[in-house]
Amino acid sequence: MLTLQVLRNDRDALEQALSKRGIDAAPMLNRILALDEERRHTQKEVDDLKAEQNAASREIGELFKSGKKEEAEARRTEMGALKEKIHVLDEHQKTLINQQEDALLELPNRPHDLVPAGQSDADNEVVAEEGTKPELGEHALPHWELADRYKLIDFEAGVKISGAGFPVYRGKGAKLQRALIQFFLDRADAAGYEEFIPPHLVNPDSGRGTGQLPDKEGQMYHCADDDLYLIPTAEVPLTNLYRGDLLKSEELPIQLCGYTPCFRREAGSYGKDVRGLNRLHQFDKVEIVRFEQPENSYAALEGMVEHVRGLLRDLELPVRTLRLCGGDLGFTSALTYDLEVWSAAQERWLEVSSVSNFETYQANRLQCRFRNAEGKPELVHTLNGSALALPRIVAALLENHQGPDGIRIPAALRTYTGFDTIA
RNA sequence: GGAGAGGUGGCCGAGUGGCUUAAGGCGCACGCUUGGAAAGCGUGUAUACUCCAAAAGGGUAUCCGGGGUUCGAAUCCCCGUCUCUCCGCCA
Repeated sequence: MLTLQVLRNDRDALEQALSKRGIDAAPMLNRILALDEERRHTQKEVDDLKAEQNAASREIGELFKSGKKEEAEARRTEMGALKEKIHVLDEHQKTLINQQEDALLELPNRPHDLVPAGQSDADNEVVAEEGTKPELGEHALPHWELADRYKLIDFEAGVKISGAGFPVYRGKGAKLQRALIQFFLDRADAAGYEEFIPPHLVNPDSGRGTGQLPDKEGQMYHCADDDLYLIPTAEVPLTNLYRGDLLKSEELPIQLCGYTPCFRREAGSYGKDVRGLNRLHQFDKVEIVRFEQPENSYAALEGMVEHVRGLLRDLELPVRTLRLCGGDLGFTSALTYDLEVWSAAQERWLEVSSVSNFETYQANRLQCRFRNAEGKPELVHTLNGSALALPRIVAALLENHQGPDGIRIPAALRTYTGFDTIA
């Protein structure tokens, strides 16, 4: 959620920046600012009346104490009208605050200057590409056929147990999952990210803290009896660890990582996008999260992207880095880099990581602040990135490293898998 | 799931309707003192919103959250929530 301060001080620049998302924010901005003005006016009024009430109550107390009963009673009966006025204005102010809050929640984050204008993923900017696409020849198989041939994943068993999008990993397929998780966690640890194992179900406050609620309510599984949400990413519990906190500046940066399964309803998805491992309701991911001083957050973002690229390099997968355009940028993000790996049999790029700087957008919802050099509380910047999401990595590993004698495990992963080929 | 006890500032803790502008202590910061330190003494020590061109300085709110009673609530009442203790169930 954007701060009111930004709206008040920087309205025109904000409108300009938001236009990169392809939205006309002017009506919303005007509405919020009008509500703000009315709210402040109402507050002044109600605060003055309350001051009057407080003073009068003190006087009445004094009168009772000094035995001037009649005078006190007289003052007391006068207070009724004042009370009623305060009550009415209080209610009005509450309504205004709620309307303002609701409107602010509908406003997405302000895109960074680097964000290119654009409508869809076709307008994303490729900022780097590395690695060579393998030549597989005639007999190359897509990962879902490889998974079946080598008995790595049983999609049909998953359908029986749960439904489409819930794969069952078995044998070397299961071991490969565990190896990748361990590999990613070790590398995050080496890069200074402290490991956490958070809850996989979170309350609505946490959903709101990172912005999943109310924006993406329909994408999360919800346990209605207990009002808990299955996490769509470890970002939610990890970032909420610091909800409501006032940090000391020397505590920053805070670097966290965690492995969790992720649950997504993916309502409305269909076709080749959901074939095999391309899109699932449950998948595994290691997430990295940072809390930063504002002046460091963009350097931190670059560092996170480099960290993820390093993982993909060691998995010997061709990778390209995209800077998302305004139309494709997530609601809460100011700048996002997507990392994609080449899926050699499907002959398409698959998104495996999304690394974002949210600036103060999440921190404002979370009320996560630090004491700046002047000793004043100031909102931190939050960042996170997948490092990494497993399913599409597995898809690319199987497809790109397939050969006549089976699937080759990249050297960096062999100590984790305990085997060097799947045959 | 049942019964009971609780939730007060960064921390501990007093506080049963106005004498609370939340006592007292600890911690922290600054000053005095000192050759230097400690001790001692003194001063200060929240957050949000808001008024004022700004600074200085005001106002309002906040004692887990929400609602209520009252001229006036940390204090009384109701609802919620969390923690602890006991019982039950249980990997």
